[in-house]
Amino acid sequence: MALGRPRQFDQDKSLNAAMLQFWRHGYASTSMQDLLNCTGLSKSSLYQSFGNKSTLFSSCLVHYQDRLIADLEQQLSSKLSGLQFIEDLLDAVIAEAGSAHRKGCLLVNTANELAGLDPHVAGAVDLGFGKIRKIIARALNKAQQNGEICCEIDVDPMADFIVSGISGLRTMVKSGASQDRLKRVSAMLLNTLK
Amino acid sequence: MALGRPRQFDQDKSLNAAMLQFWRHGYASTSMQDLLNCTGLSKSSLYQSFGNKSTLFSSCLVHYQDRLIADLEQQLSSKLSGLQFIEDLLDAVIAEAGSAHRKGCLLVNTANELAGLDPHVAGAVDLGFGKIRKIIARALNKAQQNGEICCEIDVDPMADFIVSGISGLRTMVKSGASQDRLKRVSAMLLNTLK
DNA sequence: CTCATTATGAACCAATCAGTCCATAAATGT
DNA sequence: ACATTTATGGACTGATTGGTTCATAATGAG
Repeated sequence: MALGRPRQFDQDKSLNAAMLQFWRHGYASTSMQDLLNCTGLSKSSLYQSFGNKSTLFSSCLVHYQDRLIADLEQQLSSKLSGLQFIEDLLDAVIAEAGSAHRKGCLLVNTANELAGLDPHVAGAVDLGFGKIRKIIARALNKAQQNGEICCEIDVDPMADFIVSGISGLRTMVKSGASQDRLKRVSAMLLNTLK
Repeated sequence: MALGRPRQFDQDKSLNAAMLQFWRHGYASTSMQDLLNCTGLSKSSLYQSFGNKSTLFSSCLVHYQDRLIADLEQQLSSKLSGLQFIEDLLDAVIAEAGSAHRKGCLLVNTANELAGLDPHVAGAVDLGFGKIRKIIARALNKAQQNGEICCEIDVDPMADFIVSGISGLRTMVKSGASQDRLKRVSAMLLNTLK
């Protein structure tokens, strides 16, 4: 097989670059020209490989999810403490505060920008959130087994609560909240686990 | 004074219409044409009365805040129970789930779409959130005086926590979460007040 | 070598973008 | 009635929008 001239660019790198652009600027305010610039591709190569703007965006969203989930799973399995995993998650969100370009989380950004209007996007976002919830539920289970958190907590609803809490923290970060305020809220979030 | 031809449209109604448009579709994906259509104004009238797109958006953001704050203050003062005020707040967020066009909250939307990139917008959003926090703090105080919630709660951080929690709920709503899940998260949020 | 297939770049498209300008209409204070 | 001031609609701008088309280049299979 493998007929014809082979692709002269790294498809994965291009997807990464496009993802980063959408991540920073959102869907509506990144133009195709922006995507051409950041990927370095020519117009026809981009359209041929990734389809139109909205198709490319969907691919980026999936790509983002896959990377994120893989990273979270690796982190969770590398840590003995389920509670520590969650604490680190919150700390990572807070660490972004103060930086000039706070890009946040592509899933949260997309939920707020597009999911209210486009059911297809809403579905993709909800799928991603669902996977994250599952991982957090696993972390909560681990924490319960270790006796790090209250054993009476209902894990699945609590995972939902944590994801929602992180989303809230993220919009605080975007609006420029100080690290002190973020830490206080984060601590209160963790306190519900005791 | 009052020279020249008087304005032939209700400036407040136009601002309201523009605000609604930004509220529904965000900043980047509403065009000047959209704003002309929804206000019914001519181009020159719109530019003369409200300046350019970003100026108009800022005005809409302030207008939104003013309306929201006024409404919240009226609600708070009309209710005997501070806890009930907060419960109603959460219920109102949940009530939007399931509707086709979930426009959410303009402040939360703007925080996520623009505040990470534009410091001026971030400031305006943070100002709005600050006012909301103050009102919620007042509600918490009232609830403490009534013995409705734990008297040992530190009010200001808790107000921050509630606002953050509402933002989290809002992105859940946008991503299409079911009312059941939302109610569970809301209940857990309220449970931190006990 | 040749043919089939794919990648690529450049030209091109109509539509829309935000924004300006100006001639005209309308109202008020004098 | 008149002059001044403002409101308004429409024409117009150059730039950018997302997207297509096509001729050409490059490659692997036979």
